[in-house]
Amino acid sequence: MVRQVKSPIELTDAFHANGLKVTPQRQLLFRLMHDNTMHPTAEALFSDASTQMPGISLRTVYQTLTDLAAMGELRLIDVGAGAVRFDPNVDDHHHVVCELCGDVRDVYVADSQNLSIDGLDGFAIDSTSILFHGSCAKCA
Amino acid sequence: MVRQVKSPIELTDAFHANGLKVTPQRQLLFRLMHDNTMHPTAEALFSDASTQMPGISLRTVYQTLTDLAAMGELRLIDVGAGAVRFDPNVDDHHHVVCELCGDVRDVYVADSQNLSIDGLDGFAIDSTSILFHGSCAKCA
DNA sequence: TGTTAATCTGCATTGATTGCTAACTAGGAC
DNA sequence: GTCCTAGTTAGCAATCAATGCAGATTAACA
Repeated sequence: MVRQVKSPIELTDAFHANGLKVTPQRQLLFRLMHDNTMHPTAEALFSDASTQMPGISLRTVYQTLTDLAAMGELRLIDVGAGAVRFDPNVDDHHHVVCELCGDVRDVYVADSQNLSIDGLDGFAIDSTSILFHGSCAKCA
Repeated sequence: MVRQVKSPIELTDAFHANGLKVTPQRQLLFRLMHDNTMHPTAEALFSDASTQMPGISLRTVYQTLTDLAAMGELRLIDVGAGAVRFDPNVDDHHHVVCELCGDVRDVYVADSQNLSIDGLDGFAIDSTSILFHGSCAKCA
């Protein structure tokens, strides 16, 4: 059900197919994303990456994540709490965020494509993001 | 159906009731919010306010909007495009944002309180924000 | 009218992200 | 294997939204 980000090998192919180069920095980030079921911020990934490749630039992390998002290999989520997060799960899903600890979790919403919307006034909808705010089991 | 922010007079009472003072700066902002059916940013309101009260501080605008939001007299909405917006409509409603011009509009979603959610894992939900992305009639 | 806590302005600061550029390198061509 | 070049990287500056701070000011009430 949960579709992870593609494997490092598949991502390598995808980058090549788009005329992009695959550097050691990118390979490292491919691996980190693949292992990850969390919703890390760029800073968090940068911190992880730094332990394995000291000297890697935060700029490079942003760059690579942006490229991956543009290719649809991961999603960018903004829970309105400072930094944007990167979501390796590209399924049709939504998020709950704990107002106390900031933890973010994936949730699946039945029929989220078929909501009855009033007041659209000519707007054409491309996508829907549902964000639930609450408190997690640990913080409750 | 659409419930505007309270009148300047009611807001004045509300501020007093909370032990807050009502200054000319605040009265001006009360009026500007009351007239407003848009979703202005703090900068936009500051700009409006500046024409009527040159020298008013952006800091004061943020302060007052934050106070109003804390009292539940307006809502803070973050469409993930830079600045937070202030919404004088405190009804139970949601938003569409045009990806092209950035325009934000209120929409009403039937049964948004009764979504069927899978994967909550102990999370307790307090509130739900639904954000639709698309293109408005003008930009289509 | 006096007192005082709340507020205002203006500026410094933080935090996330992007812009810029010179040095470097992946990957195809020869 | 060597060259060449477009794409990348690192590092730092800059931007943008928002908040922190402090001294001068003022609303509100006795």
